[in-house]
Amino acid sequence: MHDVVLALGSNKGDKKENIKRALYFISHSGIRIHKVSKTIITSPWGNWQQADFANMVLTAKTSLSPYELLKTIKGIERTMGRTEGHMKPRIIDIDIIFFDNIILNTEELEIPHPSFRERIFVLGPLFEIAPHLKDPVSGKSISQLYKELLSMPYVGHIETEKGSFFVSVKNGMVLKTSFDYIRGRQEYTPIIANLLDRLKMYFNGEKVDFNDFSLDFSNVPPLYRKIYTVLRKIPYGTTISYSHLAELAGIPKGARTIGNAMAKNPFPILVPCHRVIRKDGTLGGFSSGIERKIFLLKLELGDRFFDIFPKNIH
DNA sequence: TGACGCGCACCAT
DNA sequence: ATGGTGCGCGTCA
Repeated sequence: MHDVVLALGSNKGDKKENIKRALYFISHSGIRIHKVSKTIITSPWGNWQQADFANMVLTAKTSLSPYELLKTIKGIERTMGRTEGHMKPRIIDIDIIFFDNIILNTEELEIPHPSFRERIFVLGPLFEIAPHLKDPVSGKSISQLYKELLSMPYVGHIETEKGSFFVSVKNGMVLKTSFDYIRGRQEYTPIIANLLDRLKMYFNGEKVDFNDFSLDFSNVPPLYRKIYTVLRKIPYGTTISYSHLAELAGIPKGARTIGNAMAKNPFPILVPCHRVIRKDGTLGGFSSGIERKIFLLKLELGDRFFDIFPKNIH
């Protein structure tokens, strides 16, 4: 017999009833449920513009193999009327969190579940029923992971034409934005939701200003802080050269310093380093990829892009 | 201290 | 119009 942990979620119809029905199906599929957590209500993550979720976690024993177990729970999802579609409202969602102590990393199945450490709606209920259980990957106990998660910044993301865009927020301040994955507590606070809403509008080509968000500069050197603050005042749809920005920031010959500061910008988009271009009418660099700088400038400038960068064929 | 970098001006072709 | 060469400026190791 194998010890397994499953996580259940529902955000469509009678959510708590859906979970009860799923428990019924699970317990009649060769899975012996051991402990069940309370069912909690959480805000959705992944797509913030949908209904709250009911979530719960259970421990169980089964003689099924990992793949048989996967097939079984996907069968239950289908039986209960779940339709395909990532990040869409769902009647029921069942995930395998643990399967004994095995570590599995295939296209089809990842065990332990790859992001359970960042999800309060898994760790919270799991902490309730199995705080001493150990994560075979990190070697840490659930209670330790849970405690760590509570002190992590909140994170969220949107999908854009140029890949996912991630944000993290702590103490009401934006800590970081990035085109690269940011680890953190996957929950939508009002600030995260507001920020993602605005980013979505921005990437749709709307003229959006982000200056009402406060940024956490505590890990930023003082001069860079000043540079970023000045740069934030450069409005949507305009550009500025590295040297001109240097002047505005009080370092008349510090164009290259500006380049360094841009390369390390912890807040792409919100601190609009994509608006900073070379004096000779070329683009300059962009740490997350020059295609993205081109994309953002075209988004903001429209046809004027080709006046400013006549040499660029893109 | 010294190397480094999302630039710039100035001079060469 | 391109292509090299110092220069200058803050960071970080």
